[in-house]
Amino acid sequence: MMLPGARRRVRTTDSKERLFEAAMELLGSRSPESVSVDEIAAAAGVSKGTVYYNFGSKDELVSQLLSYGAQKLMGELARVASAEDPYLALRQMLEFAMDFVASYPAFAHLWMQEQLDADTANAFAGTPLNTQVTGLIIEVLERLVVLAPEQKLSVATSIFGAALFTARMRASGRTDLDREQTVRAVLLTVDGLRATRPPASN
Amino acid sequence: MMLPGARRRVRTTDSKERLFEAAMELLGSRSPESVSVDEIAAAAGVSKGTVYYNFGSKDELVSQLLSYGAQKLMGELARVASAEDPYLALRQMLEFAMDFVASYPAFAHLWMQEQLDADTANAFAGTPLNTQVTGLIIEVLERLVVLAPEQKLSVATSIFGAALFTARMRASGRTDLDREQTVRAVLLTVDGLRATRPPASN
Amino acid sequence: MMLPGARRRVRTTDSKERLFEAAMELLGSRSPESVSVDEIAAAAGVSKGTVYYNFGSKDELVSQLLSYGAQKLMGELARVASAEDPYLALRQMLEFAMDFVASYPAFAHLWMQEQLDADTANAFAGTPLNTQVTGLIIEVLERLVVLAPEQKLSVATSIFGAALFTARMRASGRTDLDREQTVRAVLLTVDGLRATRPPASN
Amino acid sequence: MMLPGARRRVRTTDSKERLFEAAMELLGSRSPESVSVDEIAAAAGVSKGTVYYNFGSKDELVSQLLSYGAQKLMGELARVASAEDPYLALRQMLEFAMDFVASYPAFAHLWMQEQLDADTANAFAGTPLNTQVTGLIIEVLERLVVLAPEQKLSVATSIFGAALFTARMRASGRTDLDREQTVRAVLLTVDGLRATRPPASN
DNA sequence: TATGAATGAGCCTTCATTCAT
DNA sequence: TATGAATGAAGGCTCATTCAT
Repeated sequence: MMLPGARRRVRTTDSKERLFEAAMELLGSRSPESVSVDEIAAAAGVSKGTVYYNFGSKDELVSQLLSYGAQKLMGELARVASAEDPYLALRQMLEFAMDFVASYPAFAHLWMQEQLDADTANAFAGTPLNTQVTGLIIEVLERLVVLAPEQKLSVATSIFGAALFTARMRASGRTDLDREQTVRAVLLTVDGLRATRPPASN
Repeated sequence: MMLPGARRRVRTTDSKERLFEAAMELLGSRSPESVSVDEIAAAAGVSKGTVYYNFGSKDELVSQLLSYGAQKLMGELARVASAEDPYLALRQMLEFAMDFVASYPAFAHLWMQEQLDADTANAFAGTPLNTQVTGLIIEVLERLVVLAPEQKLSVATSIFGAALFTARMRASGRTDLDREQTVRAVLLTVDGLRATRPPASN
Repeated sequence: MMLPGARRRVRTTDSKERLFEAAMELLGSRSPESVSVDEIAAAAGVSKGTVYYNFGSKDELVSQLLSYGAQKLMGELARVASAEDPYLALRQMLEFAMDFVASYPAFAHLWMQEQLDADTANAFAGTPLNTQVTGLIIEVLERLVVLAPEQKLSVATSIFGAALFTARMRASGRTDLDREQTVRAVLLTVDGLRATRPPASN
Repeated sequence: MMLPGARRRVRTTDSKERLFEAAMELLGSRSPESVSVDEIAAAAGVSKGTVYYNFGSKDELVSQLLSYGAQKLMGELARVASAEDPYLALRQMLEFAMDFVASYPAFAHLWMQEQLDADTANAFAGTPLNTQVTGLIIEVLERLVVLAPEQKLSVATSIFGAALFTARMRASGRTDLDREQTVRAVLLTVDGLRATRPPASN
């Protein structure tokens, strides 16, 4: 973010960034509603007013966090999805998802909530992450097997749900699910597909 | 729920029931935190004090709702799981889950949250629903294929996640996923299992 | 408000009433914005929450105070205005206004502000007090002299302004204006009218 | 305010002037409390810090605005008051007052508030405008009629009140009061004086 | 069994002010 | 001379909970 050698405006601990990180940390295990602005500010080592100076509102902070994560996830997911072999692509997408959720539990947390609260959904402008991801999954699946149009969405959603849920489960630390084992489990859906559908003509 | 003229014996704890239903309705689309006791009481047509008289606290009300639903779900799930044919059993379990979530969105809502908030989890004493369900799934799966011990949990969790997520998705009304299509999609995991594992010796 | 002999629900110090009075007292010398809800509650000897329990919002409390005073003022003003002799009626209206403002400085305070803030104006639903009072003044004036239609409003507004301002001035205690002297001063406008307009044909 | 090309010497304290104007604009329709420093700075196109650099505090800015306006008003009022004919002098004072308030609603706004808030009053050091104006009015009135000492202040205050109130009323745009009509209405007080008092011996 | 007035802790937000640059 | 990031006090409001009746 800074050219090497550029002298940082001394003492600019970059409150915005610290708030972002503090929020990420806190939202990893608790819902936005249950985390107060005071808490976030304290965790970031800045005053409460600074949150408002930098983000305008609590919702905006959360929203920016969400978008930031969504972009990061989708970027890498899309990159990985382009792998030659569609099955490999899916596996790598899942692996990345598992790692991503493990590194940033806050995002999975936020996304699951996005699914829950009707209103929160709108907070995230543009296409919901949900739709973006399932769209991507569908693309890859189509390179693997022939799918009836009406099946596409349900299959993709099922995969997405399984991945999000297991990843979150792992990240919560309450269950010890092995990474590879989990990826393989989710991939079973794809195995089922290959076993019951004709391969993509391509 | 009661035939006209069926005059309830003592007209007792009618309030409790009404509160239960009101809460169920409200929690179908909103998080517990965002639903106030006032609101629940108002929706039930009783005073706020009555909530405390009957349940002691808001958390307790929600908790009881949760247990009630969990019991109802597990009861039927276990019944269906005992079907002779394990594949059929799974299919029926999924069908029932879909319908259950559609009928009582509040439960799915609450369960997903149970997964999310670290604290909320403890609210529900005893074995978390999560564990109960995956246990049941594992039992059935074992009647179908041979599973390595370390795979059991991840596969069952994957199925549970896919089911919960797609069911909730359907219930939210934001996507139109066909019931059968969805069940079949989740069953793909099982298909994958059958295609890649030896059948249960039994 | 209570039948004689009716036993008051002991200890019902009637928070609402006390809040009303406390607010009235505080608003006598300070603007609504500068008086905090905490302060009002403390002055009334109740908790802050009680303000919201009883009024819903600070604005609503002020608004109700306003309406209450407006009604009280208009009621008496209208009664006095009906005196046979229009000049006497005006004198008595002014005397009453002086006394009213002296007793309840908060109202004059609030009304002057009503004139000031564009938005606050709407807070008071229905015809603004301003209009009601000038309307009443016009009625009486017409029984005294013949007035060109286009003069009516300006004359009445002028009288209203003079009365409100002098009354408020007196009530503020910063100037010592004698009651009778002040009434007479405002009445000069009417004297001027009588000296320059034909008497009402009636 | 400056001819194009008139290039200001040092381009100095241009900020101060712009802040002054921005504040004047904003305070024309809203109370000082409801106008934030941010808003004023933004309207002036300078940073918030500049307000503090130039004025030290928000109150000081408002206070200076007040004094500036008071001086401007009093200067012209005093000039006009010296007209040979006292009645004409009063008429012209009123006409000027109407125009002044129409041009700079902020001042009338501020002055009315000065009357209201006990604390704000002190903000304006020196003789309150109120006193200055009534003093001037009294001087002129004394050249017109013989006035008992105890009447002077109430009559002058009444005229001031009527003028300030009607002027403000007009400026608010909520009522359409004709300028001449309004001046005449306020002058009625003087007419009443002439009709009931002996002319000044002078 | 039920009520509803009252409470107080806690929340989000605004804003005048400071200060290093 | 000017900036703007940061602050912290204060404000309005919500809400789970208590309690006298």
